[in-house]
Amino acid sequence: MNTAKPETAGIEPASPEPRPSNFIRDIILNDLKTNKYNGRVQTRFPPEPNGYLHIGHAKAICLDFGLADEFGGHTNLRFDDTNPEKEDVEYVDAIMEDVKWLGFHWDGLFYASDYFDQLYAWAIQLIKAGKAYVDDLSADEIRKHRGTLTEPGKGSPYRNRAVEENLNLFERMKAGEFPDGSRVLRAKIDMASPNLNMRDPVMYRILHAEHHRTGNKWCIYPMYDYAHGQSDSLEKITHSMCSLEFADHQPLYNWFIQQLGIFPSQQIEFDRLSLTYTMMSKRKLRQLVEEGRVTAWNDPRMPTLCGMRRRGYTPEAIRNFVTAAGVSRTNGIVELAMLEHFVREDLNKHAPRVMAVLHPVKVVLDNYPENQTEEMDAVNNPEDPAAGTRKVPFSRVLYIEQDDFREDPPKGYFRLSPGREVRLRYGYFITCKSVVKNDKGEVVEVHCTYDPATRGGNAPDGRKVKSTIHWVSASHAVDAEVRLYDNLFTKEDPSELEEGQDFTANLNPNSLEVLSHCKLEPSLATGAAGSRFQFERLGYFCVDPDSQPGKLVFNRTVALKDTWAKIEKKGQTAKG
RNA sequence: UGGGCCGUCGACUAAUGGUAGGUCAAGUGCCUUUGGAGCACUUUGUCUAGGUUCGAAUCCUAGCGGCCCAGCCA
Repeated sequence: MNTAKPETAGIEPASPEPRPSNFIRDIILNDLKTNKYNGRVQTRFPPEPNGYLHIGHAKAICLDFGLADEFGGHTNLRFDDTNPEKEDVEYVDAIMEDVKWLGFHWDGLFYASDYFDQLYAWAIQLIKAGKAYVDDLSADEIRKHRGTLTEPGKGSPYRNRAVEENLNLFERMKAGEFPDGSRVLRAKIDMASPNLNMRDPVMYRILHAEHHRTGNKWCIYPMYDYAHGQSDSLEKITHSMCSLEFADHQPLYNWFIQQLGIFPSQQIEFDRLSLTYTMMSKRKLRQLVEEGRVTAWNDPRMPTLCGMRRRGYTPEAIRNFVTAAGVSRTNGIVELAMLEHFVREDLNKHAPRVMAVLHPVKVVLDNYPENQTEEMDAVNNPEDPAAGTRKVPFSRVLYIEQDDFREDPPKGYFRLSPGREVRLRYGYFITCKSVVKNDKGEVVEVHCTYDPATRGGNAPDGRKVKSTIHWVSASHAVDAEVRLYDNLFTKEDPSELEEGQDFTANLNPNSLEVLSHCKLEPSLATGAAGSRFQFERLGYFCVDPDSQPGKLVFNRTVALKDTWAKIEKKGQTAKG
């Protein structure tokens, strides 16, 4: 990235830790060995600023920046801004923020629009060489002349215009003499090519649109194919990674570079990242936002980087996931469970533990003195001794999780039930003596006795207890709203549709569940937006930006693995 | 249907003509003041058919299956 590493620049990987081999690294290794680019590795990440970055882009980012970094190379951030009708500064700012958040730093910051003058000069050069011409055909006529997958195309009647006429017309296109769509500049290649991209592709179209960077300087804009390879070449990109659907464009990418005789960047295609229960199309994500199916681009259910950030995912987790998922040329779908694994793995190491009750039910310790409060010592993170301990207030009336009490416990259920003794984490052993129910027969209070000899959670007589449950002192608890998220889609592949349906039919109606009046230990009363915690036995949660002092809002990032839920589910399916 | 790309455990991915391995998931056990975490173990795979070779996931041929391309989008 920014700093060259002389001691590692060269063939040896910059990092000693083993990374999974992949075919792109092999190509780079080989290019280094043959000295194809004098030992240079220069990559670029080229987003179009027409939307927000998602986890699929994270894969490209990790590849572009990660591979260059590994070999002491450099990476540019280049905005592919050749279509002013769809692009906006709002997106360039968001993209830069997301790249930085993911943990990467670009060397050069460029825009394809920086090269508009050079691209124009090169177009003139191609016209003069008889390799490009102005076509007066309409878009519709061009499509008809292009032929089909099985039939060759036909040449435009304007294909053999004189160089002088082409020059004149192209200059007047630039000068704004013609309306949108009236003419284009085309490369003269081969109308019979089996690769449709080579059937005289359009290089420039007329677009009287204001560009977010060049303003009204231009009314003709280069197409992707005419801009991308030359942009790479100008930046001396050695390895230009892009997704598989551009493989058919590679002959054209190379054609422009060869005709112009400029630095030969090489394009390498890899497979996009797909995730189960997730939709990665920018167009469809935009639709979800615009139709209000989610609250915004950064809705925590979105696969966008800003959504995942708000959800509490860490950059480290995303990077580890992307690396583990690997890169190849096959079209596969990675299981969401794998992403969640890496999120848990990172949060387990770093998130402070805390106690919170999401579905509270009252526990009254009948033999505990009224108005007494004790401060119990609690470990902040068993994975990290340096995280220290904290004090948690304990008193006669507590909240525990509804799930942690069963009046009629099923087989294998170890938690509280009438007559049973359990441990309150960092508290005391308690034994359930009776319950109080409301008119509807629901348990509203569980009455227990505590054993004063078990303070802190250990019995001096050595007796064991099958279960430890979490709790919050009722009089000390702070209230919070907690937002639980589930998959945005109900199908592994959301594009799998019945007749006449559109993808929104696969939206999960229960992807968001909002809980109010959850009870949190008081240490949570203050916490900056983005702060991440493990709510013991429940999952990882973070403070949402909507949170305010006195009006706390938490997001569930991901639940903890729940062995009991699995056992219980298996029992149910076994029954019927 | 022309062209391009691709087929390895349930998922993802290694093995670069020489022991089919790793991660996730699933399962079993151990451990545990989180039914968390951790640890140990286990199950499951080279699309098919031919060929080359002492030896093929790998090379060749033919099938079969999947993805991409007919924007003045990227």
